[in-house]
Amino acid sequence: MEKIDYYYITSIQEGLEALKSLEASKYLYLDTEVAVKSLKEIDFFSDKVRLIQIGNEESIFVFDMYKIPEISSYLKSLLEKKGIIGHNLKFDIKFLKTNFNIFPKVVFDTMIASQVLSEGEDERHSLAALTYRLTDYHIDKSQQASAWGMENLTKEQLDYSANDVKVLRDLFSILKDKINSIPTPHKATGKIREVFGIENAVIAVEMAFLPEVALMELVGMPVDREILNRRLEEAQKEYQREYIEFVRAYGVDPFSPQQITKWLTRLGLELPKTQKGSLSSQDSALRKYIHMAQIKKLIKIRTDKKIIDKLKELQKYERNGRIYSTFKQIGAPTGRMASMHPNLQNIPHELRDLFRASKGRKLIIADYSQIELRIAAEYVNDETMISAFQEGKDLHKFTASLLTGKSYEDISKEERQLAKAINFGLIYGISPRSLMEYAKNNYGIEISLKEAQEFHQKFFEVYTGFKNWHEKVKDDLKKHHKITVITLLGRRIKVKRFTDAVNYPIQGTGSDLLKMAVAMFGKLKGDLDAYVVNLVHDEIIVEAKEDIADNIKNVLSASMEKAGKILLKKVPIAFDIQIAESWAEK
DNA sequence: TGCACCAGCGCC
DNA sequence: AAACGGCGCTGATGCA
Repeated sequence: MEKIDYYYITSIQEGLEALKSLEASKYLYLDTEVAVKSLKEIDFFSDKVRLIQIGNEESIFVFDMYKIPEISSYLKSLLEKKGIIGHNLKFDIKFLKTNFNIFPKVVFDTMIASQVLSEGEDERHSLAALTYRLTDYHIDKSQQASAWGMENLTKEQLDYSANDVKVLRDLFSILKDKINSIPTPHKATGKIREVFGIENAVIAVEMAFLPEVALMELVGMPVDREILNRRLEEAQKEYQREYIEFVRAYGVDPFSPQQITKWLTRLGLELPKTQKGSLSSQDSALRKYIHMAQIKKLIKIRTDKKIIDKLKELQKYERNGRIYSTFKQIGAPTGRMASMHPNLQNIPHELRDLFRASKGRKLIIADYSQIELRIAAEYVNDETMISAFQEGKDLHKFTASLLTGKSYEDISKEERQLAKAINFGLIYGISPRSLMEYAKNNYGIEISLKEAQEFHQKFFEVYTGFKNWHEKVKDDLKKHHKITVITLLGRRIKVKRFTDAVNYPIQGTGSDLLKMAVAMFGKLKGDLDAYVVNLVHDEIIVEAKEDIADNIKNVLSASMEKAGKILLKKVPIAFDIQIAESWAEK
């Protein structure tokens, strides 16, 4: 490890002097060390922050919060008014908030920056990996899991803690140069640009969004524990009956792929090859045979098991009527988030009534409607589709009328359903054969391969913007092994496959939009008693004190509208929003 | 027994 | 030639 100078601060006197010398800096480098009780399960509410390391370009100070806890109120005013640079700041922010009620909002996170810069490629973004990749030296993480709770820390521990801050200087400078050399359709505005000199809008949005994620994780999603427990008990009773009956009746385990495959063959059913990524999974293939009693039972038993698994998962993480999930801010190459421990982004609809606002509060539930179609229309600049949206048409009915030649008013329910499958499928490069399967399995519409081919052809005749786009992408991929696609905000993603090339920029723009809306909401609402409690790709759930629910609804609407107007210039955005007691009321 | 992999399925 | 994509959780399966 490189030799490094720093000041270990153990008295208030020293602390105040240190703070004075940091006062002139626009931004500060920060890291914390926490005395965790269990390495496996870090507890943001009860684990204690031992050290807070703060530096600027000249100095690094290591504050020992066990020895001088009173310094925290001075740190608060400093850290909340400066820009804060760190690595994986969600972690530090959560601990600063729970331990000292310190909540920095103007941040630059080197991990998030690195993730954005990697453009969807699978790379490591730990502080060690990043330092290794971008600078001349290595850092030693051997002290990371050392005993940060002991009375006197070792020199190795203090050196280590200071060094983690020191490397941030180089990382920030290198990352910033890389970021500012990227061409971008949108320029950053606001604090992130002012304080850190960041010009890229994607980075600025991610950084503005980060504290909102930290806060969301700390607040947790409200759940009714009594109903949760009761529902699990009931579901288990019924499931056990079903399971025993199924095995007795058919002599196979409904969860053994091998046994079920044999069983289906005995029943004389056609089933697709179970290769990974093949066109139809067993599930969608099975739905074809839903009319058969045995298949109905198989599907029911699998669905019920799913519900039980989810209830158990929720029960495991419930604490005092709230569920504390962990979100990966950039969970997918498209920029979408991911949620885990538990996953709050795949809660079955039939369990959403478990999530209820706590006493004296309301949920405000909002989701963008048909957002990917709207984004796609704007993205490929398809005049026909854009006009339809501008005229407020139901796009599925509109497509149906274009494909069938019937008038818009005369479109039947079934025709609309088919058009819905076509709209979703064809935009993203589905083949006629898959379209046929897709329509049958997901929308219950039977069409022949020939019909599917005709719809496919007609679709691209009508929506020429999409035709041109697909051709351009195919062409680019013929010339290059790998191409970079760019979302409307300017997020760049490397892709090799055609389907990815047409999917990612649309899904990615959707994630840009949601993150921007949430960041704006956080800023607009100020100190009001309302908090985002869950985010599901195009949906925002806020919990607010009852008496301000109406106001919060307006603030959220304004944020979603504003974000939409920035990204979509031609296509109007639309969203549903309402005040509710439970998540089921949507 | 533990691990890696995948199938299956919930959500968008 | 054919292809919609993304995520996480559980449990079967196969191997060491």
